[in-house]
Amino acid sequence: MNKQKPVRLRDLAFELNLSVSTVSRAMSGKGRISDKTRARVLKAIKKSNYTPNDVARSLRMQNAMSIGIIVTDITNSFFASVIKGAQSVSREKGYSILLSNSDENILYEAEAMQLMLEKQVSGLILASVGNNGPRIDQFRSLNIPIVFIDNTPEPITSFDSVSTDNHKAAYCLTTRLIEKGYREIGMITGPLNQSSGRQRYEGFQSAMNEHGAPLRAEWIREGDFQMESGMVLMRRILETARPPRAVIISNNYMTYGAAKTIKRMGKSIPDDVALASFDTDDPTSLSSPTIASMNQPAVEIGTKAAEILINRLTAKQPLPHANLVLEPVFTDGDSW
Amino acid sequence: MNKQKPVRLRDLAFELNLSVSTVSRAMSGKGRISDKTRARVLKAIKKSNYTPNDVARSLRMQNAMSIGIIVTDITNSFFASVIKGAQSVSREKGYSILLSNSDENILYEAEAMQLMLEKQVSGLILASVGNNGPRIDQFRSLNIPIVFIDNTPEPITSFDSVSTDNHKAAYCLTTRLIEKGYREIGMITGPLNQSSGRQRYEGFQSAMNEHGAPLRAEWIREGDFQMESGMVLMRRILETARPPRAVIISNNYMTYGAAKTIKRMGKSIPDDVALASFDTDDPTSLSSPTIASMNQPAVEIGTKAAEILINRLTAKQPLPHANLVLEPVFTDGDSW
DNA sequence: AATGCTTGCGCAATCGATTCCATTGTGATA
DNA sequence: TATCACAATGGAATCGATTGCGCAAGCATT
Repeated sequence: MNKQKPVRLRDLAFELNLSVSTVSRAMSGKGRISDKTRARVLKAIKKSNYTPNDVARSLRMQNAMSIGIIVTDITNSFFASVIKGAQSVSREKGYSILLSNSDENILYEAEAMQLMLEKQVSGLILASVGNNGPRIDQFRSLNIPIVFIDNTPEPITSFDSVSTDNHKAAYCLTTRLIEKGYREIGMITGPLNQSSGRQRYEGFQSAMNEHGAPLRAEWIREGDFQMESGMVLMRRILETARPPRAVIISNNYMTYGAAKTIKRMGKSIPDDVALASFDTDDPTSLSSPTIASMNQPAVEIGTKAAEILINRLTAKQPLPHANLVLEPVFTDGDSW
Repeated sequence: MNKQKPVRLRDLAFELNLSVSTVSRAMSGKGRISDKTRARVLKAIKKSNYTPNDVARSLRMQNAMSIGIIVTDITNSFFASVIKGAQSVSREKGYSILLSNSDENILYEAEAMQLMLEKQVSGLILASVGNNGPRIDQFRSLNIPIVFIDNTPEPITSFDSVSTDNHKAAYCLTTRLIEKGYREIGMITGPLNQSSGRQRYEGFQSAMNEHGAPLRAEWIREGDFQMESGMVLMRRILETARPPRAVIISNNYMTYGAAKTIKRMGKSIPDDVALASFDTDDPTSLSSPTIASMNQPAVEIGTKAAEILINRLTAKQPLPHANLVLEPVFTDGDSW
């Protein structure tokens, strides 16, 4: 009904005939205080529904105990899992999560980073769209650590990162395809100015070259990691005079789009064209065919990123930069 | 390299030979200030990489301009979409998002609510697991608005909510099944102590009764909205002496589990058993068969929840409680 | 009994931005 | 030129919690 003023330390102190500082010490357990008054205070707090004002505490402590997370799209199950992982570690260690979606928009990303600065986050976990140099420098100069995930800036100079061995993942996937007898293989890559996109493309190239398989330009298209581009580019590839027998697709969304297009064109996977992908593993999926895929350990990326971040935040002395590269996890499928 | 102290208003003021208050006024545009000094200040700020300290501002303003969101599972695409919707509205209106995952755990949920209180969120969007009375009362007494989503507390006394017409959704889904000729229909319900679970069950009952279709106890099982329970309960249902010809399943995860079980038992959807579900609509899905489903407009739930919340936060006079009930969206499929 | 040490607690500064109030300064009008 | 009105700016309190410092009381040691 009527707005009730929140209880402050001052109110408790008044009620107990104590000073604010004593009540504060009773709560925190720091500083000198007798067991008797401590008990008295704690008892009073119990039934007073006192809620500490963390904003005030943050200001005084110069530490908001919060971690910013910026991802490009929270509805992408990969990022959702990353966030879940990061959240569980953060909770344990007493950090809260400030979330922002950049919608793959570099302007929104910059805005979000600015917000994180203003909110005085202790650290940032960032899945960056592209290069966002000036803003990143600001974090560096304020000594606010960033852990990059998914896309890592290159060269990885002075930041932490958690990523997957994308080169290896693509290399293995391609090699398996070749071992299965496919030689005419195309690829829908991600943006080549993003590390994940380029590394996967390079892994593909390596494997193809090593096995003497042909790299044909019209079988290779650069997408943008969105479903739309998977649909469009797969159609283009299949409409070439002599389409490839298999296509590697650089992420989950483009694969979904590509598979839809293939079905819509009345063709079959893998009889007309085989597919291999990244990050399509999903225990809940009823996908048919199931897609052979190299998957990033998403939850682990989240937990590791949070651990590295918090580790740095609580370290006494400067720490070397951690650039963790996790192994991709293969899941087989009927798509090849 | 070396930690750099952040620039404060005080530093700017000193540099410009002005008082802190003047600089503050220049930034906010409020209060009396000459255009000349205002311009001078703004110019200085431009090249000073000054970042306002929002923690201090929040303390002074008694308003953190942030919205808490607590969901049971961020990797559930339904909740991910809700968050995305809420985030986009919040960004527009200048609110930031504090996120917490409760992992379907009522203790974590309580913890998260406590966190939100301490962080002084302006309002809360809550997908609650169960009844969490005392904590909710605390929000009420502090006049911090809550918008419930997904599960609404009953009776909806003094809070806002955004939900879907679950009864109607289940009723329609059942009616369609019956119209397709199915009469022996089972159901895997959600927890009946949650509003969404119960309402869907009741809608099912209504339709069945109205059409004189048999309600048989062994065809109806109460699940917990997790994939596991979908798997287990579907097996139980199919192993009854005389299994139903169709089963309605109360949410997406249980449907995925159930479908897997059916496939694993070597049976076919819909020939051996037809399925109808909730919230399985997903434009990226390669599911086969596609599942006929009544879907909550997840993104809209998020945007509406945020709008209602912010509306209340910025309203001059007290507002009546908004209990928005959105229409479910039907997507047809091959599962029946 | 005087000195010194320890313990328990209060006072007051502090974190950075906002805002009310007071002060100074400028220009206009009689 | 004296007075008034108002605009521009500075000073200081404030938001709520933390913490260094100092004071006073208690205890022990000589």
